[in-house]
Parts: sequence; C-alpha cells; structure tokens
Amino acid sequence: MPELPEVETVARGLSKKILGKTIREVTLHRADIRFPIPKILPAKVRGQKIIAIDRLSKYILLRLADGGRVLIHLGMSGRMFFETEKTYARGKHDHVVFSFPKGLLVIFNDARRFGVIDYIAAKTKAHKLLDAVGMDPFSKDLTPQVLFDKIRTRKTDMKAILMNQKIIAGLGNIYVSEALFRAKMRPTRSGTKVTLKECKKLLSAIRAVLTEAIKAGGSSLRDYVQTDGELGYFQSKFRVYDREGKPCPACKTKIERITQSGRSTYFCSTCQK
DNA sequence: CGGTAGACCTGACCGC
DNA sequence: TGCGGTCAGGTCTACC
Repeated sequence: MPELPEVETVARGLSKKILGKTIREVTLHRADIRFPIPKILPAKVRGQKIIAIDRLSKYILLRLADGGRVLIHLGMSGRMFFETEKTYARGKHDHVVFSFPKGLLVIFNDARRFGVIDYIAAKTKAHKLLDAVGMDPFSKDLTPQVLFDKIRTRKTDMKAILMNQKIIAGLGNIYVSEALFRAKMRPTRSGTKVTLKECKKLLSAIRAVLTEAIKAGGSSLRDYVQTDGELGYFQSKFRVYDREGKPCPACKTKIERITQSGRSTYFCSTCQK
C-alpha cells in the first residue's frame, strides 16, 4: 500500500487515538511476516506509554516511555486500523493486535506479509533497516545542490534513482512517476545527464506532489484505508500513474507505460524530456 | 562501491 | 466454475 504520504496518513491517524495511551497488550497471531516478529515484543511493550509516534521514510516508530521503540513498515499491502474489542472479528490477515484501555484495538493487517514489525530496545542505536534510510524529501539539508551531487554520478535511470531509498527516502512507484511528470523529466534519463537547474525543479516537484498527497489522505488503490476506515483520495489527482493510453493533462498526448526494474512507469513522451 | 535480476507472498482480474 | 497468466503501493539478497 504505502509510500510516504500513506504512511504519514497512518501515523497521524494513530497519533490522534493512541498517542499518550498505555499499551495493555500485544497479541501476535503469526510468528513472522517478512521477518520474525520478536517473541519478546509483547512483554517488552506491555504497560508502556506511547510518548511519540514518528514517521521515518516509510517506517512508523512508536516511541515508548522507557526508551524502547516499536518499528512498523507496511510493505505493499499492510494496513493499520482501529477496532473495538466488543465487536472485533479477526480478519484473515490480521497478524498483530495492539490493545489499549476502554477496549480500543489497533490492528496490523498485511495480506502479502512484506511488512515489518520489530522491537528496538532503549539503548540500541543502530538498526539495519533504519540505517538504509536516506534523506527525508522535506529535510532542509536536502538542497538542489545536494540532490544534484547524489544524482550526477549515477549512470542508472531517474526512475531507479528516485526509487532508491538511500538517495531520497519515501518515494515509491506512484510518486516517482508523478514527480518526474511534474518536473518534465523522462524516467529513462540517466542521472549523469541531469543538470543542477533540473534538480531544483525536481525537488520542488517531489515536495509538491507529496504535500498534496498528504493533504488528500494519501492514495487509495486496492486495499489502502486510513486508520479510521476512510479512503484517501489522491488517486483521483494522478496525472500519469495508472493512466496508460489516457490523455496527458497538459498536452493530451497518450500516456505511455513502460517497465523499469520490473515495475511499471508512466510518463508523457511529449512533456517529459 | 554501483547496477540489476530474483526472491519473498496473497489476491484480484482477465481470457479461455 | 476453474485454471493459468499477469499485475499490484516494497525492498532485501545475491550476483556481476
């Protein structure tokens, strides 16, 4: 499901209802999803108050009062939503259930099981997955010059560069196509052929599309819902993604779909150079 | 190190 | 109704 805007939407939804609350219990209905879920997690977080809920790239971090953290990644099909203890009927892919006072439940559901749930103890600083996270697109330290320096030496195409989480963290298949369209840049272009001026435009495009998508509550395709069950609506604002054969919103040329690194890319061959 | 294919998993959809 | 093929919002690992 999720790229940065969807994860941000989930993190905000969780904050509204469980920030400052104490975890009563965590139930693991599976021993592993993409990786094993630590068996000790329930014992470690039981009775812990959630003092912060952060998003780092596409990860959600529940910060606990004792300094421990719960790391969550939604993979391709992961969802988190609220239920009430009295009426809850466990769904097929409900793998983890967090219980809070007054019968409030937070369900982690993930059909494809590409998601991750891990526990990071208080004194642990490094984490393999978090160490692979690059700069946040909204970071003040990410200037056009910094982006240019990261891109200019890369021989691979812009699609792969923007999908690389170590370069910029948070974009995925939808928002890479959308950002490149807004920047008028061909997804097939080599990083070595991008100018500083274009990086400035690209960075603005990335920030604009992500900001608009967050405002819309993310994009709901097949199985994404917000924590409260509402649908995000940014999918109705896609300019190229999933619009093969449809007219470009700027020039009416038919949108093309190509495959890059085994994933679909959508672009306008007239607008994007 | 950079680049790329393959792997992991379930479900929805399409054509026969 | 079933069956096979394709595709899906991610990213880690192995290999060149």
